Amino acid sequence: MTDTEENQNIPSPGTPSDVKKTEQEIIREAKLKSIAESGVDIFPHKADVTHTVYGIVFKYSDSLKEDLEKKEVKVKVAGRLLSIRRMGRATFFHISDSRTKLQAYIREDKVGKENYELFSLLDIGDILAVEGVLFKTRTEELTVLVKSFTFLAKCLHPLPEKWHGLQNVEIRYRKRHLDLIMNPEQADVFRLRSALITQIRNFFDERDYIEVETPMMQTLPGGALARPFKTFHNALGIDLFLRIAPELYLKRLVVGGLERVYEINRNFRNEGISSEHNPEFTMLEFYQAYSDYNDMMDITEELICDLSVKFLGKETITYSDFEISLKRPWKKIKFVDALSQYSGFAREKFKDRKEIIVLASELAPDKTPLSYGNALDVLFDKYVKDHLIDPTFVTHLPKEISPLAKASPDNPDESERFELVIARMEIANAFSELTDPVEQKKRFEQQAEERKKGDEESHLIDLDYVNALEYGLPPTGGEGIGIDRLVMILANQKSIREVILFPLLRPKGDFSW
RNA sequence: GGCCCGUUAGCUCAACUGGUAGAGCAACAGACUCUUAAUCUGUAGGUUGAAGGUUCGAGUCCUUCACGGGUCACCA
Repeated sequence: MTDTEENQNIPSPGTPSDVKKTEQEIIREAKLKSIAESGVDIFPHKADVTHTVYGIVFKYSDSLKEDLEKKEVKVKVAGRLLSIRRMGRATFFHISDSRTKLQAYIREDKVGKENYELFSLLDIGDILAVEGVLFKTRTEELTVLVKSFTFLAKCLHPLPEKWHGLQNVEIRYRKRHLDLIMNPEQADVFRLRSALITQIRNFFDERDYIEVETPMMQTLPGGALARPFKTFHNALGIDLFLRIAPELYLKRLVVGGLERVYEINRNFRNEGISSEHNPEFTMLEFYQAYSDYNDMMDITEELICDLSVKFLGKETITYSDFEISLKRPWKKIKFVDALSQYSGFAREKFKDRKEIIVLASELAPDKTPLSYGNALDVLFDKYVKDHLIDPTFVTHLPKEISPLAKASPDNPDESERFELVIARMEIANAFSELTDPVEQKKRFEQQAEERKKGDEESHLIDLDYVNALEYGLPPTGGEGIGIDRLVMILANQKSIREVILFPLLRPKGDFSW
């Protein structure tokens, strides 16, 4: 593909001016023009504020009315105008920082007729700074008595209605800025997400891990069983793949002597979109030399309990209709035992490869031909997953679907691997890393066989990785935790789109919605 | 991708078995100096997601399409 061809593929977006303006939008533009004509800079370069809205409310909302009057607290604070109550020559309004709102009171006799008229050109949604002193109204609401105000930005579109706000989920995702303006509780979800990620970094930093960044664009997508996105590098003339996992690079680092590494970054998988899946999602992966999958279970319990206690203040969380206890130790159950327990079939049945494949093929006819490992996976999802609400480590997954994990010493068909399930969702996946290069090569070759049979998600043979293993990977425990899903659990959000700021949606051709 | 549901004013929602598309908020004009879903009076605002079809007549019924939600399948 040439450079020109590549560029032709870039869609040209429409421009806002292509869209017919509504009456309200025309009126707002006219008001902005009037403001400009009165000599006000309509795109000022900065606002010297002394406080944030949140800061004022946090510090002064408990102050006594009399104390505030005595102290004469002067503030200059900026925010978005979210409600106005005009009463002739005086007006009450609230400004907001998407977290907190603060009332202000402007009177013609305090700011002068000219300024009061200028204020009347402001609409709900505009951004301004107010300067004045704090007081409390008759109803004890903390309020800024405005001495002067500064216009900072015009909102050229009407905001959604004040009682119900913005409900339309499609617009909420497509115009996240509007969602954040209108729904402070949604903004809180993203604040929590940020705080959780910061604490995760602290957690690993305290344990002598170092944070690293490995390639997002890989020549050979590996480290997971999934379909990749493909792209092209012009200068090198090669295909590149957006990574489906950082795993193989992180283990190369452990070979190199970085004994404890973690990475928090995006993975990309070219698969379905659902309330639990976004094509790009954030993954925490960490590797600890001289450890195994049992150590990973300990760390996982510790990490998630730490987050829950620090940010929710408890070890019991509410998710959807469930009360979920995070009290340690968490449940552990072997994959085959779980299958047997919830399906009612005897354990022995799951060793019969042919029968299992037939059974799973009936349940998932689209997927056939199934391998034995994939068939077990199908049965697990069918019979077991819906029962796992409290945190459960499902251990000893079939070796066949675990090409990067050590085999279990007491059963060569099983691996030293676990998946953590909470509220029916797979949250984490970990194993004792396979360190034997000869065995690893063999596993890759088996995966290649699966691929020949039509399993597009099989692992590709990565000889460069095998070569790295040949330099010696110490015994290592490794784990991936889906950050988006963890945030869903801790923030009690039912869709992954509620915890990803800009989830992928099919583009719409115009702005008129 | 399959199935089910949704799309009506800027927003949130109505409109019975097909019969003149409505309300609240927002907007506009006016009154109002402690309001907070401010209040009071008045005004304007619509190609009912798109295109076809059935019908004397379609927001409503049928077909196709677009976008979204739920669910199943794949996946973390």
